[in-house]
Amino acid sequence: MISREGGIACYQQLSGILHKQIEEGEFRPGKQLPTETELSRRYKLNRHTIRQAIGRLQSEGLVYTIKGKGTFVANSKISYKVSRKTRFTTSVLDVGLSPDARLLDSYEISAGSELSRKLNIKSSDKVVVLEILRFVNKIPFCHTTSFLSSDRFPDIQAHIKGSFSLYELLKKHYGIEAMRASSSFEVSLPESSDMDMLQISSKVPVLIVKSTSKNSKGDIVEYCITRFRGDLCSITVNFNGEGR
Amino acid sequence: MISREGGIACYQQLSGILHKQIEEGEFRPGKQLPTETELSRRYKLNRHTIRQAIGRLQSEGLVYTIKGKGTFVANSKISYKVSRKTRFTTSVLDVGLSPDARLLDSYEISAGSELSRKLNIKSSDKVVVLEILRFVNKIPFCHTTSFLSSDRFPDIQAHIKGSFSLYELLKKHYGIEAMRASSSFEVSLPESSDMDMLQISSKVPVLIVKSTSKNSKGDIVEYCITRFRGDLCSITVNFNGEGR
DNA sequence: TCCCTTAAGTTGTCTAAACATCTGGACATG
DNA sequence: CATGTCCAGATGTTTAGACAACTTAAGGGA
Repeated sequence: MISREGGIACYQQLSGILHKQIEEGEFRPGKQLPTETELSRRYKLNRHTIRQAIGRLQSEGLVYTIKGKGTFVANSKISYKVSRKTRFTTSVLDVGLSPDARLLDSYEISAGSELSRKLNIKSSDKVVVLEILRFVNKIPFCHTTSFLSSDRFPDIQAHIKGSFSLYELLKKHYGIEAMRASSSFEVSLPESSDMDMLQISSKVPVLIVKSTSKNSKGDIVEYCITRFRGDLCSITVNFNGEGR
Repeated sequence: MISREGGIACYQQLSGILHKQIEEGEFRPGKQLPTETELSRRYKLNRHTIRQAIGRLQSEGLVYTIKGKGTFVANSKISYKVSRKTRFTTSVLDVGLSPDARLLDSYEISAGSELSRKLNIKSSDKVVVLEILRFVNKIPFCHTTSFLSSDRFPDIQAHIKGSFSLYELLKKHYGIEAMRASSSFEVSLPESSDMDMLQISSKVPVLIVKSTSKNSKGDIVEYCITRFRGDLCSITVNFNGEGR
């Protein structure tokens, strides 16, 4: 089964084999893979080598492991849509899943050079920071850090408590309809805070989306950084203005 | 330096330390990190543990390693822009870098169920597949697989040879102006073909963008899958129709 | 001078072994 | 019946050592 001559590393061969078996439905979503010791026996490889192979499958989002229990086949990715107008709550409801959110923290800081550029304000101006953890079907899905000018949104910290959606809040209390102006996409491995909040291992990449929103006149309303679980989502962007 | 009691794994502590040192400019881009054996001595950790820490930095795109030479600090990410109208060549020129492309392969297949849905054609229809490798400053940057209906673009395989940009070709030969309609973003670890073509190790994630382009009447022109080096790029999407 | 060999240094892969930490069930105790 | 304890089995981390593959530079022979 595993060739030692081909010049291809054993762990790469094994992860390829398991990848194929999962793809072909040999192991169904939710089902447990053979244990590391079992795979070690079956393929005549050291457990350490087995772990390298499984580590790759984890990073690909194909499987997840629970310490003390085992390794399981993951479900397929959630297709998450973004456009100028769509937001988290509507996007998740659209695909028939149940969204939820929790405000982790809110505080005020001085803008500094980078944020002042992003928000187009003075670097001495105050900025409200909102940290929100969002769930899909009770599973942590993404973590958003929002930055808004304190001057333009006075008392927003008081209003946000108990509110579901930040965008509804902006609309109702301040009469502003925020629309996504640009988003940048990056990839990284999780920092330890990501691992805690999103409940993932160090091998699952995170998709980092940095977005700027503007109001109808073109003024910058919000800058936010969202970190998605890479194993759970595929993000779709629609380029036709109205979006869906 | 490294605590054995805190409950935080040594390799995580070390990757945190190195991450900070790089961020603070202790190691400049392009400069070599201490060798694994040197770090092993310095932090009193096994070389295997050192490698786990460096593996994380690789996945974060902070460093890259060359077998037999060493580990080096990576340059900052290229900001790659996409919108309805921007394309690879213009986007790279915009940031002052030099783009290049090479046609790896072109062939014809039957659409099948998935492609027929993506291109809105019959599943028995023929589809032209173009595989293109793109470079920035001579460095492999992304790999694109394009699918186009053979019926709508006869002889495209003959025309593509020697042509720089697929989109100019569509415009000149077929009078069609292709515009990006939607793109989806996913994360994964590289397959072995990615590792070969993009010249990356197994620890560097790839950013997978699947795009559909339409003509001015709204007919689907092209479906393509592009796999970017996650350590090299951040992709920015502009939601205002005209884009830049 | 030019080319080849050699050796040292570096990263890549694999094995072996030990201990830590977590899960789940069996079992004893109240 | 409820609870706590213990143990087997699973994954997580770390160490030690070996060899392979690659890079670079030094040295030797034509």
